[in-house]
Amino acid sequence: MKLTFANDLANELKAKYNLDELTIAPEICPPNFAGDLTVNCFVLAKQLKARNPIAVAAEVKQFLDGHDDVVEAQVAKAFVNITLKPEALMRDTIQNEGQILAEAVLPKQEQRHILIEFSAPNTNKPQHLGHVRNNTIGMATASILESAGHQVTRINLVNDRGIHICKSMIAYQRFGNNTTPEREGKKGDHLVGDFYVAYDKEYRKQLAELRKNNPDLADKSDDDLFLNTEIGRAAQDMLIAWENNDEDVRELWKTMNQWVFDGFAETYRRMGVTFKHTYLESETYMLGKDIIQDGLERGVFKKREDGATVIDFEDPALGSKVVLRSDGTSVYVTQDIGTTLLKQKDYNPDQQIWVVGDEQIRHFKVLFAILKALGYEWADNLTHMAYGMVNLPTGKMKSREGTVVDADDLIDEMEELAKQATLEKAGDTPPENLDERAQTIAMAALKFMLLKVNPKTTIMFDPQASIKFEGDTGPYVLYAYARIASMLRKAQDQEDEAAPDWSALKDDSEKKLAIRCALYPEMLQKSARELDSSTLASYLLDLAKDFSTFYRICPVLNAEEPALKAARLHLSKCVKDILKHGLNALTINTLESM
RNA sequence: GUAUCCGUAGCUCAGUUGGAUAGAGCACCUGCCUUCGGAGCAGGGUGUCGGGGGUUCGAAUCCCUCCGGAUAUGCCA
Repeated sequence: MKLTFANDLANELKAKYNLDELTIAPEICPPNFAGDLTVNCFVLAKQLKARNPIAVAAEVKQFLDGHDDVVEAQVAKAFVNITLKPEALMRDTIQNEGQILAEAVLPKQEQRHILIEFSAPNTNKPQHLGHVRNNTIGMATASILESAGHQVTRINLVNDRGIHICKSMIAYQRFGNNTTPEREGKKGDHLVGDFYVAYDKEYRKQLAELRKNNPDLADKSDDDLFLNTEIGRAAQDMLIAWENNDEDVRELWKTMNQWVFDGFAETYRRMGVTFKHTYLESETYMLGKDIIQDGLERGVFKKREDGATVIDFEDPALGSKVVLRSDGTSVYVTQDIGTTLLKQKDYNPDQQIWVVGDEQIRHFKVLFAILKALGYEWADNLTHMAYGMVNLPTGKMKSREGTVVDADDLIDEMEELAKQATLEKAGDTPPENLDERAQTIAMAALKFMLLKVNPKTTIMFDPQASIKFEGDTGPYVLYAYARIASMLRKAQDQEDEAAPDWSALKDDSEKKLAIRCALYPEMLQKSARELDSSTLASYLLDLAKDFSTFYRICPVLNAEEPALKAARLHLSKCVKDILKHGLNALTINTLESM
């Protein structure tokens, strides 16, 4: 917010206290105090290295009392509450059309190229609510960064190989009767997921039998006994056959993976998820080994007595990490070293971001530390955006146990609810494009629910409570937008043009709304800087609420004077533009009417 | 065991580089559709900010400690 009085005050104090730098960032005045804006002199006194904040407040008041823009400056403790002339407040906030959105973009020299990787699904099962959170956060973060002025490259890395895929394949061979998604009338990812569950069921059965026949194995974990079961060995054998390019195995793998990819494409389409490029793990999993070899020669890694290649960190918190098994094969982190280098080579970004669950915090610390030890100067610009899990009232989601909220089902359900709600509100005449509207509203509700919470927070999703269209929701913000759109449409038909009278916007609700609008650039920037969509989402809710309050108190189309009407229309238009910009930054589409 | 994160209203969550009387939404209650869209607005009650100690003019926020929870601590991914 560029407020003239704050700038003048800063210059005055800089001269008086002989300072080069001084930032005065007035806040919205709390409701219980009279004023538009507040200067906090506790904070100011620290910058001035002044002992007494109360005395600074008196100084501030004295200066502001003589300022042209100020109607009144009241001191309360070390706070100075300021009432501005409406015309001054509007001049500094909303008067210049387009200025706020222009200021939301970072200056050129601070713009960077950021590569963001997210989604990263496995191809053995359909996506669930956890993936929905990942996809939503990934897309929104990318979009927020772009809206703030950065160049962003969206990347997916699909785990299309490995033991889990073999499990689905084994189950398909045994129980599938050569069926297909077409024959079952089912999305391919769901069909493959069914076989993953079928595999687990058979595995449990064999485990139980094994334990019954061998009481001495009782203290072994399920994982320990994997290769002791027939079906476990079968999956393992299939993985080896896959690695040896066995023709039949590869053929089945291709077929089933394609089913899953087709299913994912549909889910992504509905969510509006897109990528510049999708890496396939089957094509990258062998990367990284040569770098380990190179690092071994340079002494970054060493051979341990047991034959494993390891890195010993100086930081005891990181300890020691195996990077190649004693048989010379790669581990997870080795592949990630390879793909990180690949992405760096392919796109040469200033920063790489991974949207990956917080359970992998340590993994990424180790990965980044290894890359740093290898001497890559860009290793300092790698960010693990760790987001929290989604839990259900019944506990954690587990695909194998079928205790998941399926992504497609959830979206279906949301759209149905949105449709019902739309019909209910519409009254006698059902709106055109009902399905399209319902889709937009449904996705707004779903995405906003996920984005208004700080990504780091572990969240609880209650399917019974489902998703609301009232209160602090996406549809609430959409509704405020649609009301403004409706109002502006009507205004176009009325031809009583007048120059806006800014001095007439005297009501607290008008001033507060204008200030809120002017806060947008810093809110968007904060959201981008902190990789936190909730900052922006909360702001948009506040803006929509402030508009609703203003809308009740201040007639716009029916304003007493044409000049007042013009000013209020301008203010409303400003709110509309910001809502659209902000919602789009959250990857939420707007509706001109709903 | 150790490390990291978390514990705020009945519920879901904001607020945490220390600042005014700790905020929203849901739920519950009361009003408001013959004036711009009631998916809305206005009002009502709710708190040992997990407990205890410390630093400070000032602590939900920083430090210590205890309690409770999650995650990690693989030659799994």
